[in-house]
Amino acid sequence: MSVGIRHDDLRRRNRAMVISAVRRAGQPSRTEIAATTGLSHSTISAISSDLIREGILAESKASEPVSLKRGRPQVGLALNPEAAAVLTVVLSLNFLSAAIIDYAGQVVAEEQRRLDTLTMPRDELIRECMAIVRRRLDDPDLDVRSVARIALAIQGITDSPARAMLWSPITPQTDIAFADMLEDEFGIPATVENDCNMMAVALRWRDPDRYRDDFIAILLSHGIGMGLVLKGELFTGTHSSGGEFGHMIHRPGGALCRCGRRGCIEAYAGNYAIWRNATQMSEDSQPVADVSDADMRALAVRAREKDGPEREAYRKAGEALGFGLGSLFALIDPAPVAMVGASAAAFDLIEPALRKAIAQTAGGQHSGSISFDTEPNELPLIREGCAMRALSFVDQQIFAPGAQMRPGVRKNVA
Amino acid sequence: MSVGIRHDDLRRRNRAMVISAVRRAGQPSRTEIAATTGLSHSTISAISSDLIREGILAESKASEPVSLKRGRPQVGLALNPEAAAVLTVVLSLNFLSAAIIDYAGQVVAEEQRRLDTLTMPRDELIRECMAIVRRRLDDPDLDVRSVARIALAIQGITDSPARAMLWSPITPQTDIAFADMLEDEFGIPATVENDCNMMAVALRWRDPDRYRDDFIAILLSHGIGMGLVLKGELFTGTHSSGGEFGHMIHRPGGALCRCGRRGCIEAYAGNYAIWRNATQMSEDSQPVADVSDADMRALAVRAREKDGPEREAYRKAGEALGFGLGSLFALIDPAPVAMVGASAAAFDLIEPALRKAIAQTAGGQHSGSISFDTEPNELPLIREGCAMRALSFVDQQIFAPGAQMRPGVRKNVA
DNA sequence: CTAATTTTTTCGAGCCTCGAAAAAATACTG
DNA sequence: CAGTATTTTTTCGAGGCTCGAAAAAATTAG
Repeated sequence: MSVGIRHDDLRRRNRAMVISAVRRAGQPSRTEIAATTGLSHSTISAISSDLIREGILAESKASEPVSLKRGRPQVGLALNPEAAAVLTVVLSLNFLSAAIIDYAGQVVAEEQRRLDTLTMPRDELIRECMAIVRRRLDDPDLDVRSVARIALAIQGITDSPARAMLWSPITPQTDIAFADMLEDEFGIPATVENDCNMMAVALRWRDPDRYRDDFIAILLSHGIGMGLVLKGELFTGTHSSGGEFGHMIHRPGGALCRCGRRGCIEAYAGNYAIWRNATQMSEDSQPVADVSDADMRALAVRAREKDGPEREAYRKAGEALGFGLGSLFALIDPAPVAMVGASAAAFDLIEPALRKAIAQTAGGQHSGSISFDTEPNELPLIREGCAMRALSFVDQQIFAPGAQMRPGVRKNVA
Repeated sequence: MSVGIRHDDLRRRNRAMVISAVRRAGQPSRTEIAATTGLSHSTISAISSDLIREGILAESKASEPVSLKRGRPQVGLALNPEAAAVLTVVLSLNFLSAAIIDYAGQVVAEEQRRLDTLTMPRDELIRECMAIVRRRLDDPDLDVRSVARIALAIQGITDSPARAMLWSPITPQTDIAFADMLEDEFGIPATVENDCNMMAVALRWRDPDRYRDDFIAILLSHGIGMGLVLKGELFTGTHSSGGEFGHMIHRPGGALCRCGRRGCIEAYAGNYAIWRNATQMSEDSQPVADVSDADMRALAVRAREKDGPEREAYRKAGEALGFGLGSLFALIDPAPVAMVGASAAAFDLIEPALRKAIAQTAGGQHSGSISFDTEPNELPLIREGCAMRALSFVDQQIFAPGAQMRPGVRKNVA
């Protein structure tokens, strides 16, 4: 059963709508907001004057781009940077970073740190994360009270309510309830997000024309990850962050994967798999723990130079990715794809076999029209995604509070 | 941009909520509706008295199950069967059926017909569909004006707005815009639905406890189809009905599929594939056009009797389905599965290999807890799903009309 | 400086939902 | 069998929200 709409929900939802319109459009005038939301001018006027009085929005007098039209000039509304702040934490292989972002989305402060996540004991890993958050919050320039949300992104599987890391390739530890820990320690609401999901979120903010309602972000790295947006919403599994594209089965009983199973896409397309094939090791051999970006770049150079095991390794990676995408397209129909991560720089080596494989699948009818974009640097993307996710939470849950959905809200399938 | 909520949407949505509560619960009292929707008694009272005055609901005096409690007895609200009617059409291999369903969901009239869909020319196929609809609408007992919606379900791929059949295994014809044709011919709004999606819809109405927010319905028939419900909503592709589980790739370059490609799950688990393997034909040989249910039953009997090619064929089917489900579970997390269709009766032969395969995949961690249900008869399920889908449309769009969503409504991904 | 134009605010009307109280309908009680 | 308790349903006034129309504000064109 869907829950009925109470009268007080109305204002709450329309407030959220106005905030979100401002966040998306930058500096829209009240008139523009009325147009995009479909609400009347009077309503927008009332809501925005509330929001300005509360210090959430501000009239932007700064940049007046002299409206060439005659008539009263539109006055842009902008997010007030001081209305709140959020903190993002990105935890990836041997690397931890944190940043404070103001309400308008600008990075205020940042810190990066190398650490040996693979060997680090559980307590120390947690302690490092807590410590970097504490250092950012202790920044004397920062009004701690304004930090309204923490978003921690991590490679690996998180649970569906975004409370905990369930499993991660960057550490042998499992089931770390980061969200609870952060909330207990700092009293600030927190979520734990999957890195690839955050990449997808960021891509949508960066290029809403290309990445609109349906698209796929694939992380080509030591492992293979995916962030999936369908019908304008981030797709997650029913229990976990889901979208474990890298562990769809490419060849039943095939190459040994880092996850211990056989034949996963990752066991052909992850850096370790490309490395394993390029060095002509057996597909049954244990994946190496890490391949440096420099080694992978050297591999790509050799693969471009001459036909040999290196080129063949990339071909196999492309084939695995292609058949995987083909299966995915069978389920969700073809959609734009972004290839993210260091190995996206070698996408020229991967693409031919990938396209050839897709052409042999149900998605193949449109294989020509499927477009791939590459973005070698995943970390900024992940941080941006975290920031937008945390800010959207503030927009909707803190600055437009009220009747929250109860548990057990069900939709009507028919 | 999501669109703002207008004041008049409020009543519309809450009306829809009340109708849907009655449809789901059968004969709920006003008090029960207030509880499930979270709306106040006064609001429910006002809305339901409107609905009764408009002839959409009726107070059910018939079955008074003498409320053992003291106090004023609850009076149940029920859908008024005469408020409207819908027409369902199910087109499957060599078979066409149509039914009139009253607003309360009861079948009023029904007609079934055999026809040779595989060889029938395009015009004749369309003519047959139109004719069966016309005959049902011409029924003198029926008030034609009350037929508010037509839902046509067909095996194969339909487009995402449910207007046309794009491709179907039951006919060589493609791209038939049934919805437009029906609307032009009869002036009644119509949709074209994928058969497996309707199965999923029906399962949810039949057993909402088991098939609640996330589940999978798989049709084991000549081909392999899937209906998928995720987060309480029917999952469709971005352009088509999507969910082409049968054409996910099981073995790259493997057995020849009916679709002309190689290695699809269907090329191992469809009836024709089981038949091909059981009769020890090459995996490269052309799929047969049809295998009778009797032949398949005989095959299952032989497979149960002794180990041999028949049993091996079922084992291969189970393996393909298992690896496919494993890949699917990697994307969406494990969920309850319903196996529907004639071959579901042979699920005992399929299950062992299927479970063994799932155990080798990412979903395998929970392979023991994944439960399978079987339902050998798909046709009633498809018709029920069509009926519920059409009725829900009437509930929401006709009896709770008003500000419809505009195109271009976007949600906030972050 | 005045008129035209466009944006934004103000104000009253019309709905909608809600809570409280009243009305209705039954079971219990002596 | 009448009166009381109990539960459901309706009624009614209050408070809020959005809307349209009109007014106010701010600018350009002439």
